Amino acid sequence: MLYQIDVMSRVPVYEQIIEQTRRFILRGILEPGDQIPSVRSLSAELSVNPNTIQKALAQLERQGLVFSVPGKGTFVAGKAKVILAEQKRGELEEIQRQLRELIWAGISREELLKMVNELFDNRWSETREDGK
Amino acid sequence: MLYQIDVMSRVPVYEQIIEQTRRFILRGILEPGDQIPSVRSLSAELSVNPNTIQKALAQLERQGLVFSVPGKGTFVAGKAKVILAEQKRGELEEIQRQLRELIWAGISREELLKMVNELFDNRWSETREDGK
DNA sequence: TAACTGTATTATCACCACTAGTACACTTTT
DNA sequence: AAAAGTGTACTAGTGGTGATAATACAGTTA
Repeated sequence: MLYQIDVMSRVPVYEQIIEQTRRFILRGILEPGDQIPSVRSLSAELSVNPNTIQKALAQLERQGLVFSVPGKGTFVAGKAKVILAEQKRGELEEIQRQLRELIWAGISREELLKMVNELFDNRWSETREDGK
Repeated sequence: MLYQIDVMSRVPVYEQIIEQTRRFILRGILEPGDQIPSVRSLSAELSVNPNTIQKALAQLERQGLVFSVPGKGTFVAGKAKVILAEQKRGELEEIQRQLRELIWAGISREELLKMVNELFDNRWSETREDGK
């Protein structure tokens, strides 16, 4: 199963769906034109109410990341990747804010630069969420 | 007034108080031993219910950042800065996650490294929240 | 026709941030 | 001693919202 939600999380289920979909598109796991799992199938496999799924998809459509065709399904939009890249750029300020805090907390310039470089070098290795 | 809250924000008022207090301590605006504005004064100046203020201070005390003396007031703990630095280190993974997303969005290694260096160089210039 | 798709509606529940009001005990100031 | 300020505790109520439940309608596909 592609999607995975954590019911214990404080972040709303519908936001988790949005977040994961965005990540799938950004990483090319979901390509433009690809069909997103249907409302009912997602609802069943995630044990989540259909309304919750629909809420997430509706929001994704408002952002232009997907488009829905009644009777057919919901698909990844062609400009999805571009839109996502732009949005990430918009989050730059927030990331800078966090890095500033980290600097105030005493991290060294060398350590931070090294971290960034390593992130680039390991760009293609998948992120593992487990602890093993 | 030191503190400032945004009632329109989606982030809870008591979390804003916590967040700002942490920032004040981290940046040395509030030093160990300094007294934090009283529950009632904060309540009055921020137009916020005393319970909301107390909720924030109680949580800060649980984290060991402040300590309260009934009848006297609430003060910044001696080890506050150390605790804060440790906590910030703990947030490293989250920051890395965001930087990874940024890389996936197409930011170049040079641009990111340049940004980090500039953050260090401008470390002492105050952050302005206004748009002027 | 049957089984799938998205979409819409209404009602209900639960949690939580927040407010309101009151009260108690302690410390400092006058 | 009195007053004013401090932290702390308790109960009650309100509003927003995330989530569920149960239907229903319309379009598409096998």
